[in-house]
Amino acid sequence: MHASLKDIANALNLSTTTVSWVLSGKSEEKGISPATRDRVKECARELNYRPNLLARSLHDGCSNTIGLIVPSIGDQFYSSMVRFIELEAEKFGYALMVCSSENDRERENNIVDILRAKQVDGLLMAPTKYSNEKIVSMMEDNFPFVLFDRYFPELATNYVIIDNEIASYNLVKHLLEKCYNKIAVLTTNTHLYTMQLRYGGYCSAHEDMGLKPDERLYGEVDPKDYENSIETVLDRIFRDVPDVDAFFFTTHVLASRFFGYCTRKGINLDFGYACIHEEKLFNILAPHMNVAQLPIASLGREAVRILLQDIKRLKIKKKKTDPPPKQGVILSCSLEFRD
Amino acid sequence: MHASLKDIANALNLSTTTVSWVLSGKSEEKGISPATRDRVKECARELNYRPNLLARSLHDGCSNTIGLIVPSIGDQFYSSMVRFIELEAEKFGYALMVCSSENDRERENNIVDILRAKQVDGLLMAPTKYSNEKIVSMMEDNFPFVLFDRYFPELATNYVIIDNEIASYNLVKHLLEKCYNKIAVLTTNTHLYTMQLRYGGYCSAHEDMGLKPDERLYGEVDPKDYENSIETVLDRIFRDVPDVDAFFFTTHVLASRFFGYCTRKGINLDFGYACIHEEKLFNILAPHMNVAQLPIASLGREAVRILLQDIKRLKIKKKKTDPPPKQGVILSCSLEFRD
DNA sequence: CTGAAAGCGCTTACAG
DNA sequence: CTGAAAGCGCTTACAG
Repeated sequence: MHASLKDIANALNLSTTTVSWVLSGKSEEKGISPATRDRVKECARELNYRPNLLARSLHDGCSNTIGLIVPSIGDQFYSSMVRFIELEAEKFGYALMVCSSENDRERENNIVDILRAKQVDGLLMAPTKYSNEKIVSMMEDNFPFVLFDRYFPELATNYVIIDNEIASYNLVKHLLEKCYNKIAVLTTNTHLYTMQLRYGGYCSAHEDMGLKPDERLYGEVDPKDYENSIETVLDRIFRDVPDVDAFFFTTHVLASRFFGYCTRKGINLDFGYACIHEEKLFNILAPHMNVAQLPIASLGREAVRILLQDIKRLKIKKKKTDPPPKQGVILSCSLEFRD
Repeated sequence: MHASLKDIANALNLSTTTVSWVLSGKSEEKGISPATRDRVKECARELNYRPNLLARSLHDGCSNTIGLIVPSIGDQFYSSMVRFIELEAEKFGYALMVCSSENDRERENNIVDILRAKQVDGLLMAPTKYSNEKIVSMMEDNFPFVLFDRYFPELATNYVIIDNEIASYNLVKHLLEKCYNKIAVLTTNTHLYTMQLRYGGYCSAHEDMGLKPDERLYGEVDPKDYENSIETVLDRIFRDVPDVDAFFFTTHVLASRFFGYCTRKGINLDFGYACIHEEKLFNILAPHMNVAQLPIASLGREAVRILLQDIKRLKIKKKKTDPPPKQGVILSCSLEFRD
């Protein structure tokens, strides 16, 4: 429906070659006469010419688009990641195709296929579940991708994560030093390695203080049924350990739900707190909560950097089949102690 | 790098025509022999064939991709919209290219151009600013698009919005009936028509009760400098009208910032409240806040529905130049009175 | 039952 | 200084 190079060429009795050269700014280089150049530019403007990037991508074999898959775009953390990744990718001329797997493995697999079929040059993803055949298949195909926030220690992929264990360790240690000694830990999605690391930090902080974590203070929330599950878990903890004095939340969502629970039950919020990541109003509801701030901007920047490196590397040595070296980046959280 | 139709055709000594037909499930229809069909399928599997959707799009003249532009992907409301729009679009086989204009008009213009150049079949957008040349240009080109959340009353475009004035009117009227009579109104981005409507509702609720809103209770926050601006505005209101007894927030962000302000200043949260949209922890911080719940899922669904209608219509009658009729949909908020 | 050919809109090596 | 031609990977009308 729109004007194409050919339309301009026809209108001006030129070849598409010439038109293409002018319009992609190669007039000088290709020695196009200024007269021709101006006629082409003028005509393009008149016909309201817009290049068809699909055609260009098909020719070039690269789309200047990268795919981004998050587990849940509704989650504040991931939507912020999207934001920073978009801003960073843009700097290098890349657009994004963003998809939310909604924590559904089937969806995630599908999305990977669709994005690859749509010829994204690479993929950034925070994977949903346990080791995923699509990830293995991308590795086999030497397709550029970077995992972020979550990764699989047994797979040699690029990844960018936070220092899960260290951040957790330091938060919990801080609580212990503040003389809280019945610290409950709330966790979820425990199939994720990063979650195991967070719980690991909780445990090792105790061990280093010569303590053994009380099993009754461990609460695992079912991600499929947050609302009910956290109720059950907290009911149990408050029943079994009525003098619980602090909470370590392995994610901001758990903390948020906790506040809801306490309000419903009329429980005073007067505990010690520590949390990985925080949401907007936490500082008002629980001003003394200790928080590990996730370096969202850096996570995004690093993920994009590594991905683009991989893409470029692939372009250069298409022939070579040796897989490019993988990069694993671990960024540290900044801890805010507020109590 | 990947196997193409031609590779399969060569390997099997067939034409790409045949291969294409088999692989797009037209074996029956085109009367391909089962033997050939199976050989093709087998070979495709072996070569790990994946169709190149760019090539198909180029041929078909449609990409099955729609562009989505929001003012700020970091905002909870917009990220939820993205989520619902993605889920809805997916039902019809459309993928999304999501971009955040970050409230920057230049960026927005750019994004529109890029998305169109990338041949999205249509565009969904919550526009940033005052009437935008790109929108006019899309209208001229008969390019399918739908505005949501915000729109321009002077332009005949498709749009999906909420009943801004009615919702505001009812919220404020409710407060007045509860005998609050010094209701401050906080607003921002007042160049947006929808914002004017919200303020309009505040005013007409007063008028209907035979009251005239007190100018000193009006606060306009500069979107470029929220933090400082809201401080200035609230300082003034509390100084000029120390007995202010309620607040009407025209957006959830204003309410959120208000809570921050009060906490910093040590001001008790004991006011009457009404707000358009709410954030997660509002129900804990201000359980009596009256809220207009935005019908996010329906907004998304309607926007997609209208856009796909327009896309289809365009496909059918390419020749006809009469612009398709535009649809304006206004969805009502559900009001929750909690005090 | 299957194939040769043209076309979608670009880019670029090659030729003159 | 400019053009003819091939190719990216698909689809489809036409022919046999």
